[in-house]
Amino acid sequence: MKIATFNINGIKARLPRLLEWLEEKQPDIACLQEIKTSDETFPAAEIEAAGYGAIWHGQKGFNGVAILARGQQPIERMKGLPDDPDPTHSRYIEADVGDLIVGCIYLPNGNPQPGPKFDYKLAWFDRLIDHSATLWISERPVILCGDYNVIPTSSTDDTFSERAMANDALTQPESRAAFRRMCNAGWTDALRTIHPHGPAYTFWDYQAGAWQRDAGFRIDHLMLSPVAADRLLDAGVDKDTRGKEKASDHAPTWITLRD
DNA sequence: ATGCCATTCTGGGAATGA
Repeated sequence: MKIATFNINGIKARLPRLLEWLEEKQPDIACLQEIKTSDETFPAAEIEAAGYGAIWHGQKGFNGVAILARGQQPIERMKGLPDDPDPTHSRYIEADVGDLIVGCIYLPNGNPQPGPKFDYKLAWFDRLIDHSATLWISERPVILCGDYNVIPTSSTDDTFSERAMANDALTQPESRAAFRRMCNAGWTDALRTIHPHGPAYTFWDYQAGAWQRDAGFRIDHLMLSPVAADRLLDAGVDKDTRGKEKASDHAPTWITLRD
């Protein structure tokens, strides 16, 4: 089965692109971030017509996350993280889908840094790691995927230019340390496990011809618990989706798991 | 240091993003 994460950057502006992508790639589960719409205006009917059950945690104008499942209804486990430092942000939703636990993450960007937004990012990541530990002990297959807003390493495999990103919240030592804490706790970075070497970008800015120059970086991650990692078959990035008209600035990133 | 480009809500331009 195929599980994808896709920062859609506005589900209303991007709905035709989303429906095309679902039809073309047929993910069994799709985690969406930055839907940028309220609960009331989520396009549930169109998504249902495409053959997907859905749950969502919306917010007017900003943020917002959703979990879609082909031919079935995700069973909501929670919206928001426990003890979220600012519960007004809709950045986390978690569901049971079949035997899987799926957490859909939109981690705060954190710019500018230093400052309160960066502090909020780090606090949010700490909360996520705390929560991930409670999922870990379930010994179930868990996928914590989404836009982590962290470029894990300084390698050109993860960013086109460490220098250009040097002052960005995405590359700060504290951001990377939090990501490493998650890895060191035993969570598997699926894309890098399948593709240990070479660029694996998932985001290209709209500005300054970043897409045309392949000036991207890797910030969308699928982190797997041991039982899920044991079933990992493949992973990749739907780069072609980023190249379409009216594309999101992120590309869908996916894994396949043995059933 | 800022704009670059884009989305949202709104009906001009701010807020946000990464």
